This record gives sequence, C-alpha cells and structure tokens, in this order.
Amino acid sequence: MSQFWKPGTDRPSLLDDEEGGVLFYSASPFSSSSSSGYGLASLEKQRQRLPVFKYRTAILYLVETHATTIIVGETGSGKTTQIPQFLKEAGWAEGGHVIACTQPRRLAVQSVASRVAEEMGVKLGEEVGYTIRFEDITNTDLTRIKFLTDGVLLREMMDDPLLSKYSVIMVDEAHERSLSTDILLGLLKKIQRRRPELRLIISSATIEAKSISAFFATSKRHQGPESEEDVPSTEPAILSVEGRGFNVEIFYVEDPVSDYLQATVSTVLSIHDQGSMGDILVFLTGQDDIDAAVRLLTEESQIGRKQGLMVLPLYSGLSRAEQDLVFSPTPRGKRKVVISTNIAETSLTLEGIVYVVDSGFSKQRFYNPISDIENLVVAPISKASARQRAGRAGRVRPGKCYRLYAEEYFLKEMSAQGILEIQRSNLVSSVIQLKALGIDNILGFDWPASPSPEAMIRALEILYSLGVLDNDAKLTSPDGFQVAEIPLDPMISKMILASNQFGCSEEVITIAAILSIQSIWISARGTEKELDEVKLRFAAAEGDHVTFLNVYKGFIRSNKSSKWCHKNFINYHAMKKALEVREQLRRIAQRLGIALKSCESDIQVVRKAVTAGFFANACRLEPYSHNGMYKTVRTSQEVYIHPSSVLFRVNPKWVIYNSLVSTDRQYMRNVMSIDPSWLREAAPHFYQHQRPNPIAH
DNA sequence: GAGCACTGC
Repeated sequence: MSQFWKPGTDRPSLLDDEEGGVLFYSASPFSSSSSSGYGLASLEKQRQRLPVFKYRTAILYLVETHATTIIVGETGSGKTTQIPQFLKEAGWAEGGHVIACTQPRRLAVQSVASRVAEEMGVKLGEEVGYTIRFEDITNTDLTRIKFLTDGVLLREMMDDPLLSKYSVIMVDEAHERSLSTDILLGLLKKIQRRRPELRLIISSATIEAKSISAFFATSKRHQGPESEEDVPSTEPAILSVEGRGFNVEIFYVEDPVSDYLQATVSTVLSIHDQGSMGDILVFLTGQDDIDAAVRLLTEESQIGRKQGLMVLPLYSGLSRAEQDLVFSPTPRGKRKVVISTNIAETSLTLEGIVYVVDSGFSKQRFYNPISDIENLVVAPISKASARQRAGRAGRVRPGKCYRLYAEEYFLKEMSAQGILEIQRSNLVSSVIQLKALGIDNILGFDWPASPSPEAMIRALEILYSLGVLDNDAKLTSPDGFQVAEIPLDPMISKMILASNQFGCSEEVITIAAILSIQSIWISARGTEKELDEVKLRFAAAEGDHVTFLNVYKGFIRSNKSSKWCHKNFINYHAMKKALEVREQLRRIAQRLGIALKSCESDIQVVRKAVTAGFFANACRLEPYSHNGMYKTVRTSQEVYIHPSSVLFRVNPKWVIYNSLVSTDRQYMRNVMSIDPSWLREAAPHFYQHQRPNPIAH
C-alpha cells in the first residue's frame, strides 16, 4: 500500500508555521491506487472523492510524529468516517490495540459506526463496533475501531484510568465544547504525560481549534535530557481540510429588528414570493415562538397567492410522529418551512434545505452557583453557532442564509464562541467523576477552560453535605465511591443508596429512572386541560414522586402498551427509556450490594429515602401566604410549586423539590410533601450548621 | 398556570 507514509521515508510537504512550530499542511492533490476487490468499488470510489482522502499521507505522518494532531474540517470532509480507517490501515490497531472515535451524541455514534462497517465490508460489532449507554455493540477480541460517546469514554476511565487499550483516541466535534468533551480533553492531556505512545486527534469544524491547540501545547511533560527519536513532538500539529458544503450566501438586515417573530414571517414570505424552489429552515428560540410563527405563517399561506407553503414546527417536546413529518419528502409543488429550536443546529439534519432564516437567538441554560439555580434564558448566539446554522443551507446545493441582525452586529458584537457549557453548568456530577478518577485538587485541575471558582466550590459543598466527600474533600467510603459509580445526579444516587436501609429500593429506583427522563407526560398545545384531568387518575397526595410510581404500575399492568400510554397522555418513548434506565440502575444496585426490595404499600419509607437525597431542597410554605409562596430552608429564596406538579394549588406545608426552573418566578418541579422531622434525621449536620433551628415553628 | 438541546455500566 504505497500511499501510506512510513517512518523513515520522505516526509510529505509541510509548511512550518511561524507561530511556535505549529504545522500546517498545504493541500497537494493526491491520487492513489484503489484497493478494492471485494465488490466495494463504488463505495471505495466514494471514499476517494471525500476531501479528506488527499490528506491521508499527511494525517498519518502527523499522527506518527505528534502526540496531538488537531484536524480542522467542515462537515462533509469525511474526517469522521475516514480517519479511523486510515489509522487502522496504517497499523495503529495492531497488537490488540483499539482506535477510538468519540462523538457528543448517541445517534452520530450509531450512524457513523454503521457507515464505516459498511465501507470496510465487515459486520457491525466485529471489527468495527460502537458503545453508547444501554448498547455495547463491540467484541473485545475483534473490535479494532470503536465509536463511542465521550460520556462513555469518561465512564471507561473509571475502570481503566489510562485507557490503555487505545492506541489513538480521536475526539470528534470538539468545537462544540460540550461539558463532557471538555472534561475528556483535560483528562486526556493528563493521560498523555503517562502514556507518550498514545496519540490524540482532536477534530473540530472551526479554527477555534487554536485555543485547544494552545491547551495541549502547554503540556508540562518533561522530555528526558537526551530526547529519544521515537518520542513524538508535544507541540500539537494543526491540519486543515476543506469541507464539501456548498457556498451559502449571507444576507443581513440593515437595521436591527425589534420583533423577530414578525421579521421571520415576512422573510419567509418574501423568500417564497421571489425565490426559486427549496425548503426553508427557520431558527427560533422555543416552543412558544415556534407555535406562534407556525400559526402566523399557516394563516398567511391560506390566503390567496401564498399557497404552497407547508409549515412545520420542530422541537424536542413534539411526539415522534410529529417530528417525523419534518423528514417526510416535500410534496410536489410545495415548499416546506421548518420552524425549529436549536435541535436542528446539530442534533438533527434536514435534507433539502436551501434557505436558512436565523433569528440570532437561542435558549441557553445558565447555572448561578451563588443561588444554586439553573436559568433558562433567551440569549444571543455566538458566531460559531451562526456559521453552523448558515451551513445548514448548503448541504444539497448553494444556499442562502438570512440573518435577522445587522452585519455590523455580527462582526463587532457577536462573541466568537459564547460562554462554554462548562462555565454555565452545575458541576456536581463532573466533580464527583474527577474525584473518582483520583483528581484530588479540583481547583488546580488543568481544565481546557476553567469553570468559575464559585461553581467548583459550590459543587464541593453540595457533595460534602451529601456525605460523599469528607473534610479533606476526598471521596468517602463506601458512600462516595458508590455515588460516583451511579451514572446519575449525585442527589439521586444518594437517594438510591438510602433506599437500601429503608427497604424500598425497587420503588426508589423507579423514581430515579423517571426523574432522569425529561418528562413522561405528553403536552400538546391546547390539550393542557385534558392532561390535567388525566393526571388526576394517577395523582398521589404525597406528590409527584409517588405519582410516578402509580404511572409506572399502570404501565406495567397494561403490559407496557403504547395504546395505554396514548390514552393517558403519557409519552410511550419516555416510558420505554425510563424502563431502560431502571434496568441499568437495578444492575448497578446489585453490584453495589443494595438489596432489591419493595416496601409494598408503605410509601412513607420511600419519601424518607427521597428526603435523604434531596434534603437540601426543602421548602416551607410561607405562613399566611395566599398565593402559594414557599421559602427555601437553606437560603430563604421565594419559590412556587410548578403548575405541572400534582401538588400545584395543594400547597402542603413542607415540601422538597427535584429541581428549580426559573422564568418569571422560581418554580419547583417534581415536588413531594415531607414531614420536617425527616430533615434532621436525614442530614443532622446540614440542618444544624446551616440554620440553628429552622424547623422550630 | 407552564416546557433549549445533549449525555451517562
């Protein structure tokens, strides 16, 4: 196979970058002989047409000679599917080693893995496999190329901290800078110091890769005095691969728009009036705006000449059937207009989009470590997001993107990358994971981007109050180690541990599974009333947690029927997922020595177990409150029961909540009534320290 | 009286 670069032969042409020895490769067309012969000629030809193909030699050279290689390439370059194959062909999977490629999303893992298996002409799960939560399609003896979510790779580190079976780890979509990607990058940098033979490939769609490069360049690995020849350079290489997207022409508004809903509607209509054929994708912020825009456009399309528009909403809260409409082919003579949340920016790909309308906003979650509250707010998007949105128009042919903001704003005010997820998240889960991997000094951890000290300290405090960290901020035994084993929020994990002593693990595991799902209720617009009525069939006076137990029992009794779900406004897919989580939790519980036991009808012990995890979220109804105002015990913040709770308007005197959502008020979601005496039982230290006697009257 | 999106042995 002559097209491979081999150590000791002539280097491919590389240009030295003046900035600190970073290497850029200048594209040189590269032809190669085909190696088909398995009836895969057309697949092989397709492979060779991918832009990444002509960089094969360069990539292999850089990976050979550099500990870290950063590959910048837009979608369509073929890097995700081809690079693992190049590495395999060049021998990186020999000697029992495995080539890993991580993705932020499960769906991407599955589809990329099956594509690669197909290209290689092998059965998925053998030489090429994948692992995502609940699904391990790999074979320890056979699998040489493994696709997995970055979350799964983090979990794998708990058993194998140096990830010793992998020779190369490719972290894909690193530009998204998801929480788990960032933590993974931090840990991989640490691993590199112990394993100089390990190679990292960081793949990113944008040149923001420079900051990742700087992160890996500051590696403090000490080279021996006589630096050996086969030790790779610690300076990351950067290689740029062109994408294969089509050109997208960008249009801006001249003056800032005040009402972007109205601006959206008129932009769509004018595209429809003058433009040639092609579907339109609109980015708005949330369900409310989207439904309103769909309504306005549908009305317009029904009057007179505005016919031919097929307007469809897209957001995660829709049922599967409603989401599928968006993927159905556009009928002849019609133009599809999809009005979407950020879900269409990365998670779902629509074919046939030629026009994008970008409002310039999205909803983003921000965590305030001082108040310990997560906020969902409409915020301006970043330049990176804006480019990603525009790119959605150029997948099938040259497209157009209409930005509902001024060019000057884009150039001068829009932030390049926005605030990274790690800097706007609650860090309890991340911190306990790092602790479990033996990272004692969280504040001194080499993060790719540092979270605020406040957020780190708050996470440590919460973990300390749960009794999973001790005075020296080390994991306690066994609680700390066990909580770290369970792949859930530590408060939920603590609740599961507590269920053991209360003899109600079966019930609590059910509750834990359902709490970790977005929502089990179906709520379509206009059916809120019916949903409320249906809920009464399951509603428990004790609150939402016990209500979940009733739903679960009903679902099992119906023989897991989708019809039953439909009739009861319950999301069948959510229930199926809850069952999967439940099974996983049962297995983990057994491994941790938690006896699987039901308390039958003794619900009080379930509530005590829940309190053992969530005591910090206790609230008391304000005396004489007429509008259902509560105050949190810990910080005396004003909070209210969310209207979706079965305890809305019931207002028991003492409650604990699962989470707070903040809109015009702070709403408690998933609420359970408690007896205040349980709080001191569950966390005497917490309730003595925090307030001398909060439960006095 | 109300719901961006991902993810986890």
